[in-house]
Amino acid sequence: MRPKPEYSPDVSELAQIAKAMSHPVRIYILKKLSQMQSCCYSGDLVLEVPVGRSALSQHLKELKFAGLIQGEIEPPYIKYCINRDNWNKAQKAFENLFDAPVTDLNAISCCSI
Amino acid sequence: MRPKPEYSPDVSELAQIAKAMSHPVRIYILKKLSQMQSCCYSGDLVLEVPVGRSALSQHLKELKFAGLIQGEIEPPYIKYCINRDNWNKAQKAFENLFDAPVTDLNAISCCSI
DNA sequence: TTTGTATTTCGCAAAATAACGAAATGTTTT
DNA sequence: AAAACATTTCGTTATTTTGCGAAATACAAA
Repeated sequence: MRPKPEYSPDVSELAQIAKAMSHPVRIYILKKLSQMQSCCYSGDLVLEVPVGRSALSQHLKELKFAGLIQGEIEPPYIKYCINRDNWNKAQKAFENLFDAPVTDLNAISCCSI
Repeated sequence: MRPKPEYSPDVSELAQIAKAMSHPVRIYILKKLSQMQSCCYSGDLVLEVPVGRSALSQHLKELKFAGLIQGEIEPPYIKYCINRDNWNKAQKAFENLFDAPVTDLNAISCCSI
C-alpha cells in the first residue's frame, strides 16, 4: 500500500474555489456580480448566458455552495450578490499561491540543476 | 431558439485556468513548483501525493496543456518547472477579476435595491 | 544487446459534471 | 381561490474527469 498523504487544508480549499470557478458561466457571473455594488437576478442573468434557466440555477447553487455568492429573497425575485467576506478570502488564497516567495530550500531534496 | 451569447475570451481563459487548478493534486504541484527556483521530478512528486504514477502523469499533462508548467527532459528524469510567463499571465487574470473596480452603472439595468 | 529505471500512454470502470425540459415550490396579483 | 410569475428541483442523458494497472516508450548502464 502506498503511503497516502493527505492534502493540507489550504490546498484543498484553493482547489475547491478553483473548481467553483472552472466554468465560463460561473466566471461570467462572478465577474458581473463583483463589478456591481448591488446585486443581480437570475432572470436577468439568463439572458446573458448561453444556458437555460435550470442550468443557470445549478451554477448559482454551486457558487453559493462554494461561498462565493449569496442569494437573498426579494419577492418576487431572488437577488444574488458576491459574498464579500469569502470573496476576499478567495482573493488572498490566490495571492498566497501566486505571490509565494521563491525558496530554494526544498530544491536541495527534490530538484536538479 | 434562445439567443446564445458567446463568452468573451477573457472569461473563457480564466475558466480554463481555474479548471486546470481545480484538483488538489494539481494545486499541490503548482504550489510546490512555484515556491522553487528550480524544478521537480515526477518521481519525487509521486511520494508526496495520494495518487499513482499514471494518474500523476495525467495531472502533469493537464497542467502542461494549460501552460502553467513545462517539462524538460533531463535524462533519466523529466524535470518540471513553472512556466513563468504563463504563470504571471494567470496571476494577472485573477487579479483582474478580484481587483475589478466596482461600478454601479450596470446596476441600474439589472439590479434591485 | 540486454537489463534496469523513469515516465507516459492505453484500456477500462466508476464517479462527477453539464444541460435540458417537465414538474414542483413559493410568492404575488387578480 | 385561482392565475401568473420567478426560480428551483427532479429525472434523464451525454460527456468529462479521475484513477488504476498493464503495456509501451525512452534512455542509460552494464
